[in-house]
Amino acid sequence: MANSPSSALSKAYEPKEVESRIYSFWENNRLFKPEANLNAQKRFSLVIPPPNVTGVLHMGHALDSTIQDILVRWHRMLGDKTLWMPGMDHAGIATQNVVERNLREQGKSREDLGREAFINLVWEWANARKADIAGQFKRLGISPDWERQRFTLDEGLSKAVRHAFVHLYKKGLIEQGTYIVNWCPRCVSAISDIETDYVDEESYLWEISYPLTDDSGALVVATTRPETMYGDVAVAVNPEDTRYAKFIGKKVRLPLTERELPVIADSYVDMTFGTGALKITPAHDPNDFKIGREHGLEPVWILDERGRIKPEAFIPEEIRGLDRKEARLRTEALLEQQGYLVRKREHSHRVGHCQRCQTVIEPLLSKQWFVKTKPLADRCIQSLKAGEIKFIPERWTKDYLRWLTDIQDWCISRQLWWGHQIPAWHCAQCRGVTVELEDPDTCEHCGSTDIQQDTDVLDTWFSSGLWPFSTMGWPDENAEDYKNFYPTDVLVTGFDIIFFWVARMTMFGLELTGKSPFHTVYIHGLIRDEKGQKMSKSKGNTVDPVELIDEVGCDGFRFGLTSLITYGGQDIKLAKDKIDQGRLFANKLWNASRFVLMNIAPADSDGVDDQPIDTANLSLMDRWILSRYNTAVRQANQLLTDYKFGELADTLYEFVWNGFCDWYVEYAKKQLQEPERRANTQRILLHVLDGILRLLHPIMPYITEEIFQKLPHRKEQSIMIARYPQADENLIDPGISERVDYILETVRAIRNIRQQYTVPHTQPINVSIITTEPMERDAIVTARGILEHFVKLGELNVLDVMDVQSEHNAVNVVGHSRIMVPLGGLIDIEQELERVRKKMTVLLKEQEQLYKMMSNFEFLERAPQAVVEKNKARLQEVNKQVKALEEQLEGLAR
RNA sequence: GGGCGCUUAGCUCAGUUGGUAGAGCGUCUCCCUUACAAGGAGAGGGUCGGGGGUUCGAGUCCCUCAGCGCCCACCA
Repeated sequence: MANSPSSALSKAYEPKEVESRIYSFWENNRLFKPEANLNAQKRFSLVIPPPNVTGVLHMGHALDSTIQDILVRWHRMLGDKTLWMPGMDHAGIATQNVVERNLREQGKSREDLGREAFINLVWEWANARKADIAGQFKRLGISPDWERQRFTLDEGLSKAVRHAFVHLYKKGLIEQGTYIVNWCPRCVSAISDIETDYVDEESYLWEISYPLTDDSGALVVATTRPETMYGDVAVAVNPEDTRYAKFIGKKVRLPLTERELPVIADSYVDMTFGTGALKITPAHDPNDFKIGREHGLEPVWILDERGRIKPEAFIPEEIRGLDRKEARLRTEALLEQQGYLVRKREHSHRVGHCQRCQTVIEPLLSKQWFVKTKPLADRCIQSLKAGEIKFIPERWTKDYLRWLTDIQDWCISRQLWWGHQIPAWHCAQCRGVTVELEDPDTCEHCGSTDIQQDTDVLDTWFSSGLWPFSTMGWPDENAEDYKNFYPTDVLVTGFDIIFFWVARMTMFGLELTGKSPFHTVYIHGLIRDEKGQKMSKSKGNTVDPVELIDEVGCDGFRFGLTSLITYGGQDIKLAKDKIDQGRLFANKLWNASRFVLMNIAPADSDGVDDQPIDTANLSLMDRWILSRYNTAVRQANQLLTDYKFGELADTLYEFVWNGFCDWYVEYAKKQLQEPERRANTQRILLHVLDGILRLLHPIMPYITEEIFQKLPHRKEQSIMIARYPQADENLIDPGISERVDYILETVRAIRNIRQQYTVPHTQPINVSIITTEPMERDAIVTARGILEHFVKLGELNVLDVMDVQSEHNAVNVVGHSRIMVPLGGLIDIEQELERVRKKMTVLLKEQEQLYKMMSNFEFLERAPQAVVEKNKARLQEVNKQVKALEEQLEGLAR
């Protein structure tokens, strides 16, 4: 074969080679920048949910990013000035944990290094990770403006954090206070309520006897954590509880110690639970803390920050210094030995675990910084009710609202080193706190220079909460990006971080910028494995999207993934089938494009010209494909507007494969041979292919770019900045569709008979079509060429009525027509009887239903006219079909 | 204890103003026809979890039962 012209496509699509080449092309030409769209009127912006630097790319990111990329590429093609802001999150606890673990393997601790050296080490590690993660993201083919990439701990964002903290502090919305927090003894830090995962665990309920000091008996308390008893400061009973009324005001002795505790009354105590007597441990239990405070009881700390029993003198010597788990066992043993343990019974309850390291958390009374969330949340609720923010799917609104309504104060201090150090200075002289935008030298209360910055850092989510505007240059309200792109349009994320992140962003956004940071929150489902299990590293069922991409190509992967998305935001079971379907679709697109390019090749002396399609000279099939194409265009735009990505994939798949490839491309083979049709057919092929590439580009960026660049007459440098097709309504012609669809149905009916009777497809087949329907008669006459192209026809007769009754016909019905194929001796009477009877059964059932409907007065009365008409027409059709089959059966039976 | 989601063809799932069920894969039959065998053509396959209700009409709305899954909640 001669050398291929330069525009020809290679025999097979090579994803790997194309992907790396095209991505470089995009980056080198800076096409991800919003400035790539000059003269844009409208704008569109969104921020990527910043992945943790600790993470590796997983399927969730792939889904999340693909959805965003579809929106971004679509808007860019609509001509909007489009910004997708990328970046990553420093992930305080998670990152520190990883680096500390690495240190531990070398036998070192962070304390060995000291704060500064340790932080430097974490930076080093984080920077390496950032590069890795960006590299993985690029493999997804996504198009954020990498030149703008941000990090939650970079200079600009740190400035934003500082501003936010100072603002909230001065407004009284941040406070330092002593409260019970969830304490992780392994991370040695407080964590927030939502960072605590509760797990049902089988444990015990211990009943312990506390003797009254006046020897009048004993109170038996029930507890799930006997080791905390040393921190008891009282025993509480319900004031209504007649069993214990007489003990109120008396004292009990805390077993194993010499301490005496008051018996108090509090209605919080549930008389029906346990023994109805509750030990009060304010320093180590949230409810006890509240009760203790109300009764003016001083808390007693007995657990240290690593979850060990403190070496307090009143605690039995053998217990001191023990880990809480060990302490529980030894305490139980001691209680039993000394006769205080009344009963130990099985009891299952919920135990809090640290989300980052799964360690059992201890409620611990300590001094922490809090955001008073109530006023912030109220503002979010108002904003929601004012319609300033909308969730898709809508049902998540309820969760968001409920959480905001029942919101608890947010503990934002963490006893870590990696993160934004809290910008508060404590005075050693007057104990006052100084919080300013600039680092202070002196205490603002007493002027002392003996001040020290708080050693805690902020919860990671504090900085993530500022993300949509901190990345845009806030607090500088004149920053270009802030002016141009804030507020953003849409936020795309999973439901698991609605509370962690979405709500924090709206709280901060409304408070600090006065605006909701986005108007739409698109919540997608979780990606699960083939069995429907949540993917997790511990289960070992994670799928690496990059590996899948290596296997099937990025476009196939993205298309498959997109087709799995549902509007209801259902969790997605990762089906390899669907991913493969995407791969096959890419292949189909590639080959269809090859066909088109081969047949319009410039090397061909009469290759496609650059004239517009001659709409005055269109064949039926031309008009049909243009109608279908424009219908698909209309649907695609609508589906994108409605965030219906799965349907978008299905719609385009159907059009490209079953519309364009199966019928038009096949028919074009004929038209290309016809001198008077050739040029226009080439133009139409090119036009529709070009449109298909554009329509698919948001989902399949690489292959569409690769083919696009081979198209003749293209004006744009890249498909990325080519216009997304808009429907030409004039070319949508239902009448043409109806006629051609009828012909294609007829093609199928004839093929069906050919297959049934195994007539070789090389053998011409004679067909008689009996119909009185004008549209059908007309279609057969005018579209005879179509029929002939798709089935090897012999004689074709179009008749008003049956002229002969022949038992040697095979029959099928289409619309009002009966399609008869005389088969002479070939026909197997029994087989044909069987086949026709089967069709009859189905038809009769439908006929009965339709008759029922038509004889139902109320249906005719109340159903919409269009529905009545539609069914009426269908009944007529069915009647004709039934009649045709009846006659056929008679003929066969003769 | 509240709240939410799911139950549709052998498998995985679509199906939002209620109009009489679809796709992919798999299965069966035929075909290497010059874009594609990673393909083409044809076929079979479902009383839409059970029950009840509203309606001319329900996979779609309401109630109820069953199974599965998730989220939230301070009962020691």
